[in-house]
Amino acid sequence: MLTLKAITENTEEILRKLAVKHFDGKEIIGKIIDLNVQRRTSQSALDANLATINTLSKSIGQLIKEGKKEEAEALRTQVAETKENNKYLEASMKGAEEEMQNLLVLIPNTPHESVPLGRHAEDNVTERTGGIIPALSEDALPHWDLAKKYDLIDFELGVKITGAGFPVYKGKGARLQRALINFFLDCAREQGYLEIEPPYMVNAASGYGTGQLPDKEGQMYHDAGDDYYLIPTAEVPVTNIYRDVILEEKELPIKNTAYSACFRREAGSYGKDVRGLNRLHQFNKVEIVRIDTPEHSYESLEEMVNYVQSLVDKLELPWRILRLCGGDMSFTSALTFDFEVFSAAQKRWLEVSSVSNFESYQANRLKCRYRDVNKKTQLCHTLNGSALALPRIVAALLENNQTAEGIRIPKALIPYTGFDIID
RNA sequence: GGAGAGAUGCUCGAGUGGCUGAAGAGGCACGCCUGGAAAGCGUGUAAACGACUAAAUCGUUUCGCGGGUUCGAAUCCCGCUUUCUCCGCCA
Repeated sequence: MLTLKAITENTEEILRKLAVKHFDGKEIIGKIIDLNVQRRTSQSALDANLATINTLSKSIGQLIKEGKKEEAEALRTQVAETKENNKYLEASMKGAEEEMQNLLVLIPNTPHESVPLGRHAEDNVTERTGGIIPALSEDALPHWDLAKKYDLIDFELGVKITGAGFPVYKGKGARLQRALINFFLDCAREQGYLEIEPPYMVNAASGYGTGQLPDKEGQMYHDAGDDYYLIPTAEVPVTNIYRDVILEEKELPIKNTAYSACFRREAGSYGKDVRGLNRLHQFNKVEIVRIDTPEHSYESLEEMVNYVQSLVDKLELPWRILRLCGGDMSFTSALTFDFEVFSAAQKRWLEVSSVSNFESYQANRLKCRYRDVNKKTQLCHTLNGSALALPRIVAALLENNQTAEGIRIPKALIPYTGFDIID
């Protein structure tokens, strides 16, 4: 969430920036500012009362020691009176605080200056493109047919075991998953990312930390028995490593990578767009996470984008990078680049990665701070990106590389798969 | 799952109702000493919120978390979380 300081000190600027995300914050920010005043006045009064009580209490102890019982008794009543008033002040302070907090989480992050104006996906700006879109024959098959033909992925079997959106990978299909995961992790490690294997379930505090809760509750699977959530991405457990942590500036930037299975309910999405591997309830993904100083975070973002580009290049897939417009960006992001690869049989672009700088928005909720050279604690900037999500990569690989002899495996991947063709 | 014992600052560790935001030790930082280092000496070493902004200063809160008792709680009581030991179960 945004910091109170920013909201109260740069109100106009914040409002202007929020408008780029088509968010009208005037009313809500007005309320927050009012509540903040209420909170502060209540606290000042309460603090003064508590200070009085503390002093009186010390005197009482002293008087009792000296045997002055009546005087002590008098002070005791005085304390009791002061405390009556405290109940009200405390309620006012806590009430304002809580209400303010509830409003604060409703405000999205402010977009970076470079975010293009626009409402929809069509308004996103293509940064650059690469790779070659293959010319497939007329009878080229979409990946769900290829998966069946070579017995790589069984969607119906997943339905039997669990439900729609939980595919079963088999044979070379399963090995391809394992190969891609290892390939992505190795590449990340070579770039200096520390490999993490996180829990796949998180508690509510972690969900709040990265912003899945309270608003996106319905998108996560929830175990009511223990009140745990299945992670929608490794970003959640990995970023929460740094919740309530004060780092030293020399530790930054922190670079972590993690593979995890990801679970998403995505209720109510059916039809052609979600066919096959296009959208799943469970899928594999390797994530990269960075924690950085505000001064360096955009440099980090660029580095991450270049890194993800190197991955799709190695996989020999046609790609494009989009700079998301204000209307298409996520709630928490300040600047996002989406990677799409072209799936040549479906003849459509598929999103395979989203690389974002959240600036201090997540860090403020997480209380992830660092001590700068002047020993002042400041909020870190957090960034993350998929590197990469597997299903749509697999869709594009299968479709784009289909030949009469079988499906060709890109060179960089062969050491990981142990085979160079699926036939 | 059952029984017992713990949880104190960066770390270890003292502390059973007021003089304890917290002894002592270690670590770390800075300074002195040194040709340089070690040793030694000295100083410092939490966060959040508030008091007009920053610095300084002051106030409040925080000894796992949440409640309670009391004029006053690290210290007493209750609930929860978590760690260790033993038993049970188990990949």
